[in-house]
Amino acid sequence: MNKEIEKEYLEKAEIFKALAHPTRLFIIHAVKDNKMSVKELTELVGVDISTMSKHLDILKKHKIIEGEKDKNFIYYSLAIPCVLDFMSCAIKVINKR
Amino acid sequence: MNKEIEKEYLEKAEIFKALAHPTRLFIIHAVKDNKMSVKELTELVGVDISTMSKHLDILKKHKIIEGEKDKNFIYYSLAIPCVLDFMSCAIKVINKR
DNA sequence: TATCTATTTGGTAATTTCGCCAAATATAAA
DNA sequence: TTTATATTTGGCGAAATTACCAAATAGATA
Repeated sequence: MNKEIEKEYLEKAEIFKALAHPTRLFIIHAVKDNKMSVKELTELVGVDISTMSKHLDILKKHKIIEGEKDKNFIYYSLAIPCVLDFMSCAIKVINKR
Repeated sequence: MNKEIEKEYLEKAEIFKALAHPTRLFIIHAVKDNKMSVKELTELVGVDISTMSKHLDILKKHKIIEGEKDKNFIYYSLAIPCVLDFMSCAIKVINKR
């Protein structure tokens, strides 16, 4: 695998890594139709707020979600809906057998 | 997040974890139209064959690829084509901006 | 049977990821 | 300005991931 190809797959893998955590997948579902703040998500998941902040940062850095500031709050929403399509497809195919 | 929901997202995250490595993404592209053996893939990637074997095992365990035995060889092929659709969609959305 | 060849398994060191705590920022409200 | 609330950052220990080497297995061929 040459450097160029290697870099291409490294970048793609970054996206999957960003998605490869239960809390982050929960976030994606939670914000798919409602915008939600860090605090709200923290309470839903039941984790330290600093932990939640870091998960959100990972998703935001990869442009999987986007945040919008309003007063003291930052409201997050889903930027890549096709993640949801893939999840339902994958689950379907994998469980069929 | 209650136990049931937690378990659901844990399982989904497992799929993304299985995909979250450049070599494993390379494998997926390599076997999408040609069946390939462990040795062939090893040479393409340039990694130790035991490393390749373990990557293939991870993908196989999650039913993302499937292996078919022929003589001494095991030929792998892609079991979930929708991974490819997701990748092109995600890249497109993420790079547009 | 003995000998290749392909693949897997076990072990280990290096690196990365994760979650909490404590402290720092940022902004709003009193 | 002081106080309160929301979010982020730094740091640390625990757990998970990864790549290689060496050895084991499995099966084909001579």
